[in-house]
Amino acid sequence: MGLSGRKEKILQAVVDGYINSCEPISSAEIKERHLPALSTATIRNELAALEEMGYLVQPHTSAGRIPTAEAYRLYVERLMPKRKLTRSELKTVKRYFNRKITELDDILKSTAKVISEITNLTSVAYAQDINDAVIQNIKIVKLTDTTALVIIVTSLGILKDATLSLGANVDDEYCRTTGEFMTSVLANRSVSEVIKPNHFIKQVKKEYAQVFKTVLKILKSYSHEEMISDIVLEGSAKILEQPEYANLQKAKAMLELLDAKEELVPVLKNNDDMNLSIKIGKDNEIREGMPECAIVTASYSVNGVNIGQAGVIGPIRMDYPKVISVLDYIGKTINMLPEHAGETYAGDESRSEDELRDDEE
Amino acid sequence: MGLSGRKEKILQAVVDGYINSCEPISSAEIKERHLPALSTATIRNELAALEEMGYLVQPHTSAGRIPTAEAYRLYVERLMPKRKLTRSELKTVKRYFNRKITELDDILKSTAKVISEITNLTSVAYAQDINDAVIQNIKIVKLTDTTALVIIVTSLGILKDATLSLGANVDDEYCRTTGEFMTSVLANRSVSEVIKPNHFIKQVKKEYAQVFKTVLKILKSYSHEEMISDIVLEGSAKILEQPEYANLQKAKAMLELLDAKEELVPVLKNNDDMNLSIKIGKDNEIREGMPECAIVTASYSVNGVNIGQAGVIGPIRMDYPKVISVLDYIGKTINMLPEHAGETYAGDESRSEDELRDDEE
DNA sequence: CATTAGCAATCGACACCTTCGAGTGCTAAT
DNA sequence: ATTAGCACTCGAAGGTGTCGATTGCTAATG
Repeated sequence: MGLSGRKEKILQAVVDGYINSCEPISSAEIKERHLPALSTATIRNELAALEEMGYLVQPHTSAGRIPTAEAYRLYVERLMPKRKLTRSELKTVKRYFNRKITELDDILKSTAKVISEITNLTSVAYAQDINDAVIQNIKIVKLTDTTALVIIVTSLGILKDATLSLGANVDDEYCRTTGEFMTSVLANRSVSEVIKPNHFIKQVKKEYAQVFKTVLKILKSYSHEEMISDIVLEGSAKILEQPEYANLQKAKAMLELLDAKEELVPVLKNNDDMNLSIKIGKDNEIREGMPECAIVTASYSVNGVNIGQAGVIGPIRMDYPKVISVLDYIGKTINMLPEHAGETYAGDESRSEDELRDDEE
Repeated sequence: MGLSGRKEKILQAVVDGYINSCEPISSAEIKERHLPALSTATIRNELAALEEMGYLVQPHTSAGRIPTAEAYRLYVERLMPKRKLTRSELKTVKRYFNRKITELDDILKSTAKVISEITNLTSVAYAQDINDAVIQNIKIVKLTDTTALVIIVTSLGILKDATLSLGANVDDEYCRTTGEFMTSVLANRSVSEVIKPNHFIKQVKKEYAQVFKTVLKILKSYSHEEMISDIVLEGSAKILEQPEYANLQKAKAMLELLDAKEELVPVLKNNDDMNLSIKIGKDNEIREGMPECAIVTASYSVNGVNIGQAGVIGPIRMDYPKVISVLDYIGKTINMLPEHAGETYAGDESRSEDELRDDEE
């Protein structure tokens, strides 16, 4: 059932006002700032109707109205005004991304930092799950007498090296051929495909079986483990600036959640194909006794490859127009980054391309 | 000037009591629990004397005494009772370190987690500065047509790979010989020695000069940059459990400090050679307006190599005996870890040693 | 001369009360 | 349908009074 134009206007006024002040909005306030033509009594009647419909509540009889989670949902969907970033906000974003960005990790950190700085909220960023990555190349490098390094190049960048022990009778040559063999079998397949049990095991000569198993184990550990290190939080302290967490109990509950970042993964995750995800209130009941919150995240990609999600976590009463415009602009900025991060060591400024070329002077 | 035995006893009673209750200690309390032979009036006289000497203060006239920072310093130095870990605390430590520990990072995380869990304080761990590491081996591996990976093995473990771009006319062989050459020049030297400007530049054939410069740049970036990722904080939310930060203002100041972990580095750092460092009150005035706090850290090493520091950050009123015994025991535990972390991928349980050996069935 | 009992003085915590004003819902008039 | 008017509700803020914990001081004591 739709709302009359006037009801919409009034509801928007309440949400807007409450986002700004975090205080119940009275009929007089709405009259002054939005609808001077109407009397407060009329507005009160409409407010009562909106309350009846479940969009507003009163903290107590003699107070103004505050929006329900339902009202916020409607707000972000239809009522919300559009907003552009101010010049100084744009400048802030540029400042962060003009720095040398060398690895995927750096993008995560910069993104989280800039989001937190502009929105004044706690921000969270996390790297795309490795499952969707496509294996491109596998190398095994002998490092010391007893250890070797496994390097797995994927479409999402280099898989963090994992080292393994080795027996005495292994030489560089063996490592090289083993790597080549592994590449020939696994290249151009996704991680999720490769780690299916017993999928490839028949094709593998006995000679390579052991190391093959180890590499699969490594891949599995990367795809299954909660990859804590790939979740970046910034500005946890900012949660305390929000009046809704002024209560120590609630503040603590939120901070404990942020401490246990892994628990955020499921919430961030089920957003894979959506560009923008807004979860309000009970959508994110991550743990018991948790105070209400809202989580807004966006998907980011470079060169068409999805690299992860980033967004904010804060009170339901957050400045959605601002948050959304920030996330949107950052998405565009990341997309324009000069090179795929995670593959290039940028040296300082210039001619890193030449650095390994034979010097022909 | 020394304290009489009785004054010492009373001061210890105040500090002990205040650590437990976070409430001013009255003369009656001391009489009951520690000195039933004396009257409260006598104890009051002694308390007044201790206050005169700067060890105690009264929040208001009709309240008990609380210790000053000076009193805590004396306490940890001379008065503090020794304490051993309880069985369940020992169990907790073992539980954490029995898990698979694969990399230096994992040690940091486990250490921080277990410290925080047992002490109920915010804990911090950070990896030893790379400057003291000794270079052992350098490998360059071509990954894709245009990128290569630089791997630097040091005494502190593998330096996180850094990638570089390369020109078209570079092949595997060139990478291999370059790596061998770099190793021959740089092996057995410390990072801090190697990155001194122009130290090696004469020895390097023109042929290798470019890549040489790049590798040095990588090393420099690891030694100079604030290595944020190598500071691990656990249990930030626990700071709120401490009554001294019940005030939102103070809580926020502390959390902001924890958010900006880099700023902790200097405080953690100037502790290099001491095994245990206890900094109370104004010792850690890291930033302005910061509420008072205490930082207790210990140095940790594996196989005689110093790998970093770990400890707790909390209110001046913290349970020093407990914290110190925890840090001490963890130091012993880490030292007994089966293998140098950061060099071994532990696979699952057993015969990882065999995994790269030729299968001779 | 150190120690102690006794007592008045101090001061925060807490509970209770009053006042004030913001804001509503309802009713009757337009 | 809208509005003016009014009684009503309720939290916030501030004031008051009581209670109890604890001290410092003084004078007595061994």
